[in-house]
Amino acid sequence: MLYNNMERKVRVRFAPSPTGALHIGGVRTALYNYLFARQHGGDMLLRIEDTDSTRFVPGAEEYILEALDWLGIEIDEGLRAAKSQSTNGKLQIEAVGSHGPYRQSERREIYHQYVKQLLDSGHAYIAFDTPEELEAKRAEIPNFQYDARTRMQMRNSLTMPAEEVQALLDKGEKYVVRFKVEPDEDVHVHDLIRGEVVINSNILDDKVLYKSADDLPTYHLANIVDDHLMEVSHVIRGEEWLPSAPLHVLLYRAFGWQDTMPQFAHLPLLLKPDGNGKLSKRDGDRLGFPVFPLEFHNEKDGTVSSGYRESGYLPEAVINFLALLGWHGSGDQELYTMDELIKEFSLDRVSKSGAKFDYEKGKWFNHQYLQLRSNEELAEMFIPVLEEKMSNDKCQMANDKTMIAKIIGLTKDRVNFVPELWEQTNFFFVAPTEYDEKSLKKRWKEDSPRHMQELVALLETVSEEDWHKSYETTNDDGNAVTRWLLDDVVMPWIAEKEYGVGIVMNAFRICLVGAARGPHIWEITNILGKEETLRRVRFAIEKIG
RNA sequence: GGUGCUAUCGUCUAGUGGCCUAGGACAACGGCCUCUCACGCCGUAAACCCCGGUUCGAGUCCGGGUAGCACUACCA
Repeated sequence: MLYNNMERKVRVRFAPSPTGALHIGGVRTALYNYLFARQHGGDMLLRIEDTDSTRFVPGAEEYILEALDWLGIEIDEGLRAAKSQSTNGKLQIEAVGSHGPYRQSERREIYHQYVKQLLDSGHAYIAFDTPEELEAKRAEIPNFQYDARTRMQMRNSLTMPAEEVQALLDKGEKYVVRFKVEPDEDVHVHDLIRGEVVINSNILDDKVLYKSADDLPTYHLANIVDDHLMEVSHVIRGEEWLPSAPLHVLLYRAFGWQDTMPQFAHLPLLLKPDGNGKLSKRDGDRLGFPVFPLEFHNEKDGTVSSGYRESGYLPEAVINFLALLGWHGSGDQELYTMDELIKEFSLDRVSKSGAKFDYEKGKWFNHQYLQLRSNEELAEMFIPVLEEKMSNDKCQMANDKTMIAKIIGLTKDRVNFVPELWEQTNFFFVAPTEYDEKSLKKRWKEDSPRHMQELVALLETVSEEDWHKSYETTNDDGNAVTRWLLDDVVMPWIAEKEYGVGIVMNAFRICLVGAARGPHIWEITNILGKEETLRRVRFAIEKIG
């Protein structure tokens, strides 16, 4: 193993295939690549691996780029979301860099020459076995593998006379090019996360490198050729690739590129939250959480997959959450900005074992980052939710962004997601007409209607101006607190009548909110205003009795 | 079946031979705060897969089991 990369510029790539929405595990792979690149002042490339023409899904490419863009994973070279988007709202893709094209389906000519090189050097051969023949062979021989032991029994250029091969080729017979794996060799792969991994070449099969049917290479060939041509220094990818890493090493060698072969790092997998196994789309549906960054409408199979963005997640929360699933800093820090991650990230602090997807912790991360956003920003995000909820029940307040921001300021600390704000704030926008059974039972006493009558009478004496007044004071512990003028009006009255603060205030709260919940009562009356507050109390007295 | 990878609280993890009567976070539970519900704060419970070996000393190193996962396509 040569340690040749110390002098080389760090260049990493994220190379998804456009077969659907980008899985959250793929997002994490992209993230780790990005963090590694940024930390080393290197380049982050994006290449589309669309060598399987049958699995292409329209829109997947745009989806991938939009998802990375949303998350703040920036692409230096290759395909990326263009900065200036067109007016029709559709994502514009731009290609940057001098190593293009960056879609494998557009690199056919390039692969031809390398397939030829392998054929000429005897590292590969042409095979005519049809899929049906191979299938029959597998049925016939258990554990059949196309390799040194079996290749001489198959229909290929190793077993057929050259003229016959040529004749078949001339006839336009479909064929594939297979890599000729030499048997009985221990292949060493140096993995940055796992150390030395040794696999004997006997268990490797003669992988298909190129198929004439669609004139495209397979992943294995395209990946090696592109990484070489694009001067990739480190291949950071999922653990599912570890078993084929020795094959890749053999390919680099067959091309004579072993001196510039990238270093490998195989990341642990993201597992299902319950049970075992790789996290899949089905787990998300089953357990009720997104497995994709963005919502995706699959044109091919008509399915719709929910996304983190649409579920109210903030990109910085998704990043932080994902970063810690399989990686941990040197201290106890859990909250990281992207810049901090770039500074702290290190491949040798990546875990070796798979990480169960802990959706509950994801919520907590979102809660943390939600608190950091300004009320105005959150209002911007909340307005669409509000509009949907209020579609046939318009309210003056719903159009007042300043007011919405203020309301959010009172309630954001109790939610994990922007859409949840509705459950916490709905009574500000829509007066209650129903009252929560449990709250009523516990907090609405026999005397409550009378208390409320008296309270209305008392509050009517407060001027519109005083209604909204508050001042700073200190509590018994000497801490600065905000006290509302209404406190000075209501509390002495309760004390004088010996009603009990809890009894009166909770009944009052039920009138305004419809249940025993919500922010401090004077914050509510301040927002509702004198007229609306009194209206609600009168209505409640009438309704509840 | 074969090959490889992995193995610390329910979950994410710290731990690189003595600082470990194993630390942090999420979740759970309890308390405080309080007009309510939350938030917040404080606290409780909770783990080194098993068996050997090396060593004065092992969660940490080695071997063997076991278990889980991944791969085993003309998919990536």
